Amino acid sequence: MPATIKDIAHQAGVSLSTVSRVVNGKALRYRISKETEAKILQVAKDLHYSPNQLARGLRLKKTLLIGLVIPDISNPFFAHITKRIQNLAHQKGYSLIVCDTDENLYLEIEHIDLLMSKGIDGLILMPVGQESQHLQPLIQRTFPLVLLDRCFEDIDSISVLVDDYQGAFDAVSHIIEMGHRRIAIIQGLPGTSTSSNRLRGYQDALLKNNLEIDADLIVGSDFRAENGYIETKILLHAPNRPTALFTTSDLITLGALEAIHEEKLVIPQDISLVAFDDIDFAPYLSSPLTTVSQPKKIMGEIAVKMLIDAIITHRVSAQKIVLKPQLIVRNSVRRLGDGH
Amino acid sequence: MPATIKDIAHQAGVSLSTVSRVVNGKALRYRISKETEAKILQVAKDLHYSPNQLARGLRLKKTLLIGLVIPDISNPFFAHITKRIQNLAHQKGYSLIVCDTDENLYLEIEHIDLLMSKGIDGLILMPVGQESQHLQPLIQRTFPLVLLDRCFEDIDSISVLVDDYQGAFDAVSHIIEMGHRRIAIIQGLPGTSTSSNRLRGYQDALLKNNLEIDADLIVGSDFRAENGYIETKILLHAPNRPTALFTTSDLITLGALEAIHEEKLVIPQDISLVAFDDIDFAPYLSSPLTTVSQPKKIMGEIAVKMLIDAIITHRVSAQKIVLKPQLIVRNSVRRLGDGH
DNA sequence: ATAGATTGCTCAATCGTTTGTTCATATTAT
DNA sequence: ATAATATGAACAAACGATTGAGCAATCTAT
Repeated sequence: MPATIKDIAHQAGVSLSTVSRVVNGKALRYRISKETEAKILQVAKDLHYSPNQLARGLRLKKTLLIGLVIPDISNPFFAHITKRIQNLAHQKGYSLIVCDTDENLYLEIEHIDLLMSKGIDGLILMPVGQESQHLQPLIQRTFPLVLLDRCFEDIDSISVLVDDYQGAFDAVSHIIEMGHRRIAIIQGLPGTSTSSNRLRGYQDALLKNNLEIDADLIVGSDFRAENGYIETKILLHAPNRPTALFTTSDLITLGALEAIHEEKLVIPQDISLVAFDDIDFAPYLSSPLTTVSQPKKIMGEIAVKMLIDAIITHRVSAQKIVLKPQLIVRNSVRRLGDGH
Repeated sequence: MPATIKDIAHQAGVSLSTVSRVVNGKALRYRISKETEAKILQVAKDLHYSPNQLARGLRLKKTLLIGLVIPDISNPFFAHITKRIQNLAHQKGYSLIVCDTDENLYLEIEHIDLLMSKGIDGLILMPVGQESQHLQPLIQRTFPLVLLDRCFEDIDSISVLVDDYQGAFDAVSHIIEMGHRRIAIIQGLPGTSTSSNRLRGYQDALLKNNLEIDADLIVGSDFRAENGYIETKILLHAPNRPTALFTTSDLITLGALEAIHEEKLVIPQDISLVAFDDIDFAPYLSSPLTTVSQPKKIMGEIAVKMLIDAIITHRVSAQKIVLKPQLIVRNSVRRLGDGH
């Protein structure tokens, strides 16, 4: 078992408080003599002393722990964000408790409660997004909270977001410019800010180009690969098959690719595809994917900075920071003749 | 601020100990009357009581926290393992502190120290792998530790591994069967168990087929994408260019793909490729990748189970659990005529 | 020489829980 | 009626660290 401050005090023949002050670098402020300080430091080193963070956290009411609640860490988009967050957090002295909700609201609530009882100093939350009731208590306590990627209308917190509307608008506009008229969108979880903004972007791009919105081409119910697979399967067998697909997450894209592959169709010859979330392998797919790329690292970085600032100042000033996505045109959209 | 046991005691008009016993479900054992119990439970609910885990951990000397130290969480292989680990850990009541070492030994050491001072109950470590000195103290204390994916000769701990030798042997044997003679391997970090076992598998497959080992075809120095890119670039420009590449991690594969793509070469016509770590997108690459697939979920699952068992029994019986990888043949290796 | 300031450190309370021990009161037995 | 037992709950120490207040001993000033 690790050495405690008591062990050091004993061995150095001083009191607990003196040891505490020395190991916390407050020797000067509390007028501890150089000799005593040196001795204590030596003993501490000999005993491999490392402060018990539980005791410290209990006393100081801060743990240098921050919670990260994330819908799916095996999703490369989230994995990259997580990496940057953990990186920067560690640099700033904080450790990360990571919780994966699997896009499940109840798990999200459970995880948040658990994190709070562990005494986290702050929370970065990428919410499932359908419900925000459970966040009210945090907001009221002005607990340091940063919402990332998805936000809520009715929650006044720090939010770091991507302009999903613009991303979708650009993507669909590009598809239209390439001559497509029947464009399907495979949505993620309806009701979440990301989904509804992407849907609005899709719709507005159609309207602006005088194309009508066909409800049959608006499908999808969640962000999982299965959703992408199922909806693509159905779309590809529809009587009036769309010529292009807009998949709104990388997992949906994965499922869509599987379905397209199974149907022995080739991108972009047989079906065009534009995806959201730029995955590392996008350039090397059988047809390099045209995608909307999100600034993952920046998102993580800003989230951590905002959070730690809120923790330190203990002022939470609600604000939405919106980052711009970027359309990366590769080769997954076929150019159709105007007559088509 | 959250309600404490004291608040409940006050409001219910009982002592702290009684509240503690009730909320811990020990009412019966300590003969607390039904009425008192009911009252306390009610007050606890009203106040949204949740035990302070710091205080609890301090007193009980356990935190229900486990550490996960991982080389690169944005690597899909590790991300999938992490997901399974966090999942199962949570099911069993443990939370995960995740630390990313970026394949850096010094960061690894730093993270482990930090985790220990946070009072984690156990540690799952996917080590950088070159050094094991820093683990000796843990082993000596019989601290619950599980080594995952990479192990050490000189460390007697619980290890959950994949038979890297067999995986590499199968992969290279397959390439040879397809008629290739000049096969390059791009290694990860030399000296790590995964790298050296994969290299041995590669060499033995060659030897068994009476092919000589060409030192020029054994390249690579770490698991990053840049390594894959650089080594592939060089190999493709070598005077006697190999006809096939064996990339030993998914990030290396990513880099190799980038280089091949840049050189405007096509897989498998111009160059053949077999990869380690089966990534989700492997089937949808311009040529579906033949890869050695590792049982990621199983690895995570076993690691957690072994760890929690060690934590609970507080017995650490060193053992190596080795899982079988599987060669998945797709279409990234060209069949060469025997004359070639 | 004595009051006052300075130096160098210790005391003791506190953070929120847990748990062995103790102590009234109520119940039963004799 | 009194001793013995059972019942229901409170007391207090402990986990390891932090920190305001306190207290000798030494030094400075008059």
